[in-house]
Formats: sequence, C-alpha cells, structure tokens
Amino acid sequence: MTEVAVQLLRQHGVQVTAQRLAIMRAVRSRPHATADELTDDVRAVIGSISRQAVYDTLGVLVDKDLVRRIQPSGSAARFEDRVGDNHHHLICRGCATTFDINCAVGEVPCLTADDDHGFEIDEAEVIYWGRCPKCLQLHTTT
Amino acid sequence: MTEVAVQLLRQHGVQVTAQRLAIMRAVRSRPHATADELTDDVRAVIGSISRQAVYDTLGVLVDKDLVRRIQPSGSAARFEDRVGDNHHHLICRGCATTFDINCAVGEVPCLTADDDHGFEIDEAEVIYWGRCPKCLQLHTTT
DNA sequence: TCTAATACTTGACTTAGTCCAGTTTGTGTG
DNA sequence: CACACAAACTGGACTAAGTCAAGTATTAGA
Repeated sequence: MTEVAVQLLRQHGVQVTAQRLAIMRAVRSRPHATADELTDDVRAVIGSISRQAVYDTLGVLVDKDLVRRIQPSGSAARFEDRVGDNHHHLICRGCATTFDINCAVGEVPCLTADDDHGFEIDEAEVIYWGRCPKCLQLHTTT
Repeated sequence: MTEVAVQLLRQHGVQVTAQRLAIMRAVRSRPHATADELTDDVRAVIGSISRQAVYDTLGVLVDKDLVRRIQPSGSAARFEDRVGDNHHHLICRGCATTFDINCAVGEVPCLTADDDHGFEIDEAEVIYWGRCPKCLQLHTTT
C-alpha cells in the first residue's frame, strides 16, 4: 500500500522525489504556512532542501491543483492542501492567524459576479478580515 | 472654494502637502495602479517625489479610509479611491487588468461568515479570477 | 514670524521570490 | 540490473516591493 501522496503525484504525471513528498506532508500538517515555514519544517525532517526546490514544488503542486496558494495583503503567500471545495479564509489583522471558513451562502455561490465584463471566471477568492479574540483583548479596541 | 482633496485631508486631521495632493489625484485618475505607477504619475505632475513619501502617504490614506489597498496574488499592491461601498474586483490572470464589481448578492452580504471563530470581522475582500476577452482570444483556450 | 510637530528625502537594508548553470536523481527501456 | 535521458535539485546571483533610520524641509497653530 503506497502512501497517498505518492499516488497523487503519479496520477498527475509528476516525478516522485523525497523533497516533494516532504513538502506535501509539511503542507498537510501545517495549513496556511508560508514557503519559509514549510522550508523549515522540511529541513527538520529530511535534513536539507534548497529554497528553489520548495518554490518549484509548490508551483507544481498549485499547478496540478494539489495545493492552493493564498496571498493575503501584508504577508508572504500561504499554502494549504484543502482544495476543490472553494472554501474561504478568515484572517486576523493583528496576528495573521488564519481559519478556514465554509462558504456562507451555499454551494458555489461566489462564482457569479454581477457583470463579468466578458471574463471567463474560474475562481472567487474570499478573505474575511478582522481581529481574533486574543488580539481584541490585547488592544481593548473600543 | 477649496479643492475636495484638501478638505478631505483637513477633515481627517492630516497635514496638507503638495505630495499628498498629487498622490490623491493620481489615485483618483488611475484606479488600481501600483505604488510605482503612481510614483511615475506624480513625478510627471510635480517633478519629483521620493519613493518613501509615496508609501508613507498611501499608508496614511489607507489608514484614514480615504484609499483602499488591494493585494492580488502575483502583483504589487494596488490602490483605489473608491471606498466605503465594499465593492469587489475582477482580475485577469493573463494581463492583470482589474475591474470593479458590484456586490452580487445585495447590500453588505459578505460580512457574515458561516462561523466567525469569535472574530470581529470588518471587511470581506472578494477577488474574482479569470481571463479577460483579450487574453482568451490570444491563448485560444479551448 | 516663530516654533514644534509633522512630513519629506536619501540611501541602506530586508523579505519574498526568480533566474540560471551545473549536478544529481527518478524512471522507462533493454 | 544497468543505462540514458528527462526531470528535478542545488547554489549563488539577482530583482522587485517595501521598510528603516537619520537628517532636512515644510506646515500650521500660537
């Protein structure tokens, strides 16, 4: 019984390497991490990896829809392995903690814009911004 | 009769300077421009300005809610002066052209998430991704 | 018109990410 | 199993976007 990650890579015609497996596991075990954080995680497991390999691999995985990239204002890109369900994100303006949010309105409601200007829309990215309970306490906002 | 921009700055307790006025006009006349593009525009009008002044000013304006910053994946931050109506954006994956989109579902529907995790949510940022008519033609996608 | 606070300039620095040339590794074929 | 070639990885230089900090200039209230 081969590991899931290996099968996924093979299915998508992507070579299986130690680096790629380690990166996939890292993304799985720490959702919403940045490329740098993932690099650290991978190094802790397989000893060493180049920055380039991390970026390359994440690029390939995003390309094959095995990983999703999100790019919040004011922080580096973040990666998660929860794909294919068009869920959204809730990010704290204070500490950048990120939560997954299920689509509020139903199934795939967000793909219909008022006026699409002739575009072929393939994704609606929704980010809710606010302050988490912890940060609210700290600043005693209001 | 003082110019609108001057009044706006005064109302928000912000000093009025030539640089700030020029930047406000630049944002107004070219929505969705990057800081670099705005710098060019401003230089064309008042001769010269430091990069720092541009960033500082945009920061102040965003802070006072006179300007909105959007940060699409894979491009520098962009700025617009259409604020307070919680509209959304439609961006082309090919050429990064950006359109304003009115909220599809009604007034301020996007501020309610399924489960807010105790957050105090203040904004829902929605970006529709796709391909504009021009880029669709070029690539003859399907 | 003077002064204190605010803003601007200049230049070095940081962070996130890309490019490229050369080496190593995975995998299909014999 | 060994080979060969494509694909992937490494290391190092480079770029773009943005920030920091020290000194100078400008604004606006007294």
